[in-house]
Amino acid sequence: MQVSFNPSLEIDRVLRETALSVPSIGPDFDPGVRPADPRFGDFQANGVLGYAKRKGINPRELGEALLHALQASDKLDPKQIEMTLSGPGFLNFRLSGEFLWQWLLEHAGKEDFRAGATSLRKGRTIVIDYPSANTAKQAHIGHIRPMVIGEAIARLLDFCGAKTIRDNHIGDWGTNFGTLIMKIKRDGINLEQISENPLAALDNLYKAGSALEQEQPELREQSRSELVSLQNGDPENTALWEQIVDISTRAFDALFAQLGVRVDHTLGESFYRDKVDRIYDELTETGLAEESDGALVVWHDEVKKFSRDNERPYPFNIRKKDGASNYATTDLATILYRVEEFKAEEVVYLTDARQQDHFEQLFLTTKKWFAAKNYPVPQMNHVWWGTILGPDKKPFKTKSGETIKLQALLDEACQRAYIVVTAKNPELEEEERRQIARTVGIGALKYADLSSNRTQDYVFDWDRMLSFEGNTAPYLLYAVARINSIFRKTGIDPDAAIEGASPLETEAEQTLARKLMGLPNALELTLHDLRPHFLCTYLHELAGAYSSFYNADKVMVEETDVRARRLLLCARARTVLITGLELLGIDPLERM
RNA sequence: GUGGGCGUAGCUCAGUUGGAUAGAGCAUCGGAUUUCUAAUCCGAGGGUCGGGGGUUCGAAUCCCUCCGCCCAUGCCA
Repeated sequence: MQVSFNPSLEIDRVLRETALSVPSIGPDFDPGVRPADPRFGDFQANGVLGYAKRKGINPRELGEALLHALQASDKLDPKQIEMTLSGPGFLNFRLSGEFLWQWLLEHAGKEDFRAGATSLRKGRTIVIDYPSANTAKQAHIGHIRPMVIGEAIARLLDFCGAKTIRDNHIGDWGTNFGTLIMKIKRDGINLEQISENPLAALDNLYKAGSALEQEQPELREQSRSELVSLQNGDPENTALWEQIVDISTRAFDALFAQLGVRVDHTLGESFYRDKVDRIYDELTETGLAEESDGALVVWHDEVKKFSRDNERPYPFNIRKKDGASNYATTDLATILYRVEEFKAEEVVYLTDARQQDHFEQLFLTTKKWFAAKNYPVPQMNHVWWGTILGPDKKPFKTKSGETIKLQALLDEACQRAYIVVTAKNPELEEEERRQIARTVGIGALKYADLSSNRTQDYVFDWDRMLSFEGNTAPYLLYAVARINSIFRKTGIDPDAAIEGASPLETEAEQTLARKLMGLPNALELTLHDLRPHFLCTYLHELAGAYSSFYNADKVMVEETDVRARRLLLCARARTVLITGLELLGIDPLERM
């Protein structure tokens, strides 16, 4: 018997083929195969109902015709896949225990899952635009989302066969440098002598500089001229700028290391400063851009909001009236670079919800521009998310109303986790407890960010995310640790082949086995919308199925065949949980 | 005003082209532990899916309308 990584695709394919032989069904038939409620089977095909409705035929009769054709075709072995028609026209498919078992045998290790998933995005070159931090400012709680969601999505795309390029598009050429340089020069500060937290010092200098500009507006002119001379290549200002960027880079690298974020390229706005003239030229030459109020803008008349006769004009402004570029300009230059240099077939942007209009305009403009110039148009995708809220349902702040620094957040997560770990497992060495606490704390923080639908705001709650109950990282990590414990005690390598197992028997075994086979669907859902919470939900259900199994059926029993079978289930659960956690950017633990 | 998101159990959230009796976790209540990590498991109660109307075999999901919350609304990113 042959089983595929995702049996529902196989069923879908067979249904489409078979449908061609049914007179009342045309080639536009979509079987609509999906996982079913366990009461009805493993998979169900709902497409018959919708199709019958559109064609004005009786759905039950259509279902019967399709089912008969299916049974006659011999394409699905009825001993392995039981097919039934029920209700108004649902087609239900239940896999045999033998089929399930075969699936478990053929999908043993992480590489088998990867091999199954790799067809989903095989060889596709995808640039991921993240985490796109700003220079000269300390990271705060808001920056955790691009790092965590971006990393998870990048790992998922990697796993599914894409050739990913993680491009950190930093804001290192903005107007804030004028103010910062003005303030640094005014105070005669030597950046090399700033000690402990240089980025915090820069942050404060900028704030002080801005405040000063408020008091003495004439200083704004000075800041502007510092910026102009920086942009004209003045050696002194360039040296200062390099120091500032360097300080920022170091600070962010430290955060990336703690959060497991990997960056392939850091090509910020400064990198594109000599590439913007081409943007102005090409967009003007193709007739897309025109002057408006002294600025160079692109209108999109087919979209009401961006059309020139909208009651509130909202064009895509690509050059300010003072002649300077802005983020629209650099984003256009950037996408061109990614297509020309990286051969990007797809670009995924990760930002918060507030930038939706910008990306809609960017995508519209890029499509028209590339079409006019005959450049390959990449698929463009804006992955956006909501706000992290505090208990008061307002953006999460400290008690005194200040923005929470990202480093402080990470430290608190580890501290809180350490207290919990120490309470639960005091006999471990302190160093190991510290290490476990780091994994649990950071993992809990990440999981909280990933487990709810990203397009919604979510309420931040320390106690909930660090709880060992519910849909949390500790619950998943604990499930893995318990499995590890079994293998440690028996001295068996969880990755080694397990021989002599007898087929599945108990209800808990079968439920767990079915849940294990749900991985392909979870991956596809996650990939389709680039929403990691689908994977989280699946992993939580899997860990739950494992825990139920663990409580119901003892693994280390005398009968060697039963023991082997249950060990195999443990090994598979472990592999899937570990694989899933790693895709989310969470490090599994040997014990906790 | 326009556009986007949202409103589902006391709380936090799921809910895959419209599908079968709307789910989970927490909290509450009742059980299970000479245990392979009980940091767990099993069970119970809890809902006019914001209100109203419509489309149809079928609506949390689609359409209309109203109410409420968050966000965006040309030269910051």
